[in-house]
Amino acid sequence: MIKILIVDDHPVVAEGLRKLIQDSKIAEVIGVAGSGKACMDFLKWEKPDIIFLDINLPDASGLDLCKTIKEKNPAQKILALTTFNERSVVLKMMENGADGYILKNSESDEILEAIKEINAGNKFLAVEVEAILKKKTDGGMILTRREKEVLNLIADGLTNQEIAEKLFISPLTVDSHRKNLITKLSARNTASLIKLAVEKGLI
Amino acid sequence: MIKILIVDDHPVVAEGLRKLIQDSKIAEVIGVAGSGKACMDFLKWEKPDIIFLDINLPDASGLDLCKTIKEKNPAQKILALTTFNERSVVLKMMENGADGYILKNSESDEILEAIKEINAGNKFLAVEVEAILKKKTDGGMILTRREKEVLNLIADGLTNQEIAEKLFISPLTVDSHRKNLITKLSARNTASLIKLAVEKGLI
DNA sequence: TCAACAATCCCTGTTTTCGTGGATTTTTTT
DNA sequence: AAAAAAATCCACGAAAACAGGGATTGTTGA
Repeated sequence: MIKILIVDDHPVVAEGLRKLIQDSKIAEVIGVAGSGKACMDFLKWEKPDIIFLDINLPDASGLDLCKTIKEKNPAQKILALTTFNERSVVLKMMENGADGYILKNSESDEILEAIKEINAGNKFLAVEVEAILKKKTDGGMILTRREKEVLNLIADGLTNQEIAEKLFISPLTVDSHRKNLITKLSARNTASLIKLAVEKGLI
Repeated sequence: MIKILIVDDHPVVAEGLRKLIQDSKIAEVIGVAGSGKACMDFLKWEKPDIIFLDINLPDASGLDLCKTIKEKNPAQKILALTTFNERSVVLKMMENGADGYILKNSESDEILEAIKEINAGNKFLAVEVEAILKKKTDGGMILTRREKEVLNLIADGLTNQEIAEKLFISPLTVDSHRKNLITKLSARNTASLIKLAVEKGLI
């Protein structure tokens, strides 16, 4: 029997997972933790084969938790399970050593398959997640590192001058970035730039 | 027995809910729909007492779905169940006629209590949701009709001049409204005004 | 290696917004 | 009917953003 620890602060989700796993007969749930701390406490005494890890936890980011766990015990298998399928999040999670990534709207079969694959030492990505990773577009909008930085400062109400001081660059450069942002998002001016950026989840 | 329909595209969540409800003995799940369409189809033939409605559905927004269902049958009880606890979303959901709003990280007890209350004809809000609603009502930062109008046009990238033409008023008046908006929302300038407005659900 | 891109900086002039003051007339609310 | 709030309008100067160019470094990917 594959031993599983569920780390999720949503009782409903945890319960659903437990039932799904229990019914499958291929694995058993040996514990449920509702926070990062509870998870770490649990790991002091028990050794699950696979950890189902949610990314949105009340006290810690699943991203960091994953890294921490893997540093202490690189052999520990971790399966990320979230509602988000944003490219950046998935990438970071895999960078931090996760063995698999599935979504909460994955079918039961897919979740069970993930358990088997990961237990066998393989990596597993939900089909949807793979699709997201393949298309580079990142939601259609590709802003550079600097542009995102400037965009957020603009949204906070800083002027070109203030942003320049903060980033140790010329106000003229900041202005260039602003213009490029407006062009890239097809905005009419800064006001609509911010609205569009929020709509596209860039802020 | 209270008859319940679950509308959620996450099999895990739906399964968890079903188990929770089934175990409680106070209600029974008579169906699960994974999309807005499936939900509407189901309602043609069956009549649940309460609908558990997720907001993020693959084919439709739970917000719109809620409105549609209520229009066809105002007596239908609807309980919104999501991960989001953003003020604007909650408000809009309640405006659209939802009878309750709970979060996926609500405890089992709270969910069962919601079922009982709603079945008795009352409204029910999860404690967390109530807290969110109360916190931001205090500001008294209610915008006037005209201010909202101007705010939206600013967000669309129109200048004072353009807005003035559209509303048949003087650009100076528009400017006054803009200044008042900036003051009311404690923004530093138009850019941050838009960000704050979106955050507070005013746009 | 070499083209594409990112990041940087600059110019000139125009338009728009911001700050700080007002004031008057309609609507609502009490 | 009186008080409060909303909507309208204005002036003036300073600050900031916008438009539409151009140019130079690095970095990076095919």
